[in-house]
Amino acid sequence: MPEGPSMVFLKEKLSPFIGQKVIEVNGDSPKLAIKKLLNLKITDIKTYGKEIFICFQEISVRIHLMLFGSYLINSKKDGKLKLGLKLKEGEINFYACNVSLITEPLDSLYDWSVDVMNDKWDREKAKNKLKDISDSLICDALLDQHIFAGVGNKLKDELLFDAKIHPESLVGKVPEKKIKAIFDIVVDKSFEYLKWDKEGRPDGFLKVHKQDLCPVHNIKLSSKTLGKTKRKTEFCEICQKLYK
DNA sequence: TAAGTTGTTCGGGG
DNA sequence: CCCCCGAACAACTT
Repeated sequence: MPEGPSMVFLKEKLSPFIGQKVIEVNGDSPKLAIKKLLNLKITDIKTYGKEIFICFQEISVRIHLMLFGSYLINSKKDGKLKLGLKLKEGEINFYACNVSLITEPLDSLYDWSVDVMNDKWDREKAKNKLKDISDSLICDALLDQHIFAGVGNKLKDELLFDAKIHPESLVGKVPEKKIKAIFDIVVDKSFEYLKWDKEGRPDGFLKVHKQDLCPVHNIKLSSKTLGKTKRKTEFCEICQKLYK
């Protein structure tokens, strides 16, 4: 579930609960005092990259699904329930994820313009941050949540393939024109991912990630663990140009 | 079956 | 104080 588009999808699914009051709280997060959510009314649902927030008047619940987290709406399953909210009309259950409570205003903690799926996504800001890490590999840069909040390993592979950039390219050596192309593709890919997710085939948009053959050349794709992030990366040696 | 994975946080060492 | 690294955690698939 965990890349940004999946969280935007979840936000859409949770939006009908806005305005409803919590009538029961469950979950294995005693230290978090989640019980204090009882009787509070959901005021908003927000996302920031791979994080989702269920907002109340003076408190927000931050949920990050990490690698293995999951959720069920209006149903439940066996497993580590971290947070379960029963509302007037339905219930929301989160499993195996990070749950925390935030009492500060979210606007003071989060810069929404870093989220690639947010209307306020700021390319200039991203461009300047890339200048600070010109020695990094582009595959690492794309996974940097302080620059491209929401991009995960699947999007990373797909973005680089579409942009025709080799994952081991150095940020500072990638032509500015190509960087601009990445910015367009980041947004397009994210929303394409969202579209496929809504159709029930979240992996439908994948061309190279976890694939065998290059869709253009029909040759074997390369698969390497790269960069300081040490994430598996699939790419085509022919399609994707190395800038270094 | 054991290995791999859509991700992040923590502590220690340099 | 920063960066880097490895460990830890989690649930499901192949």
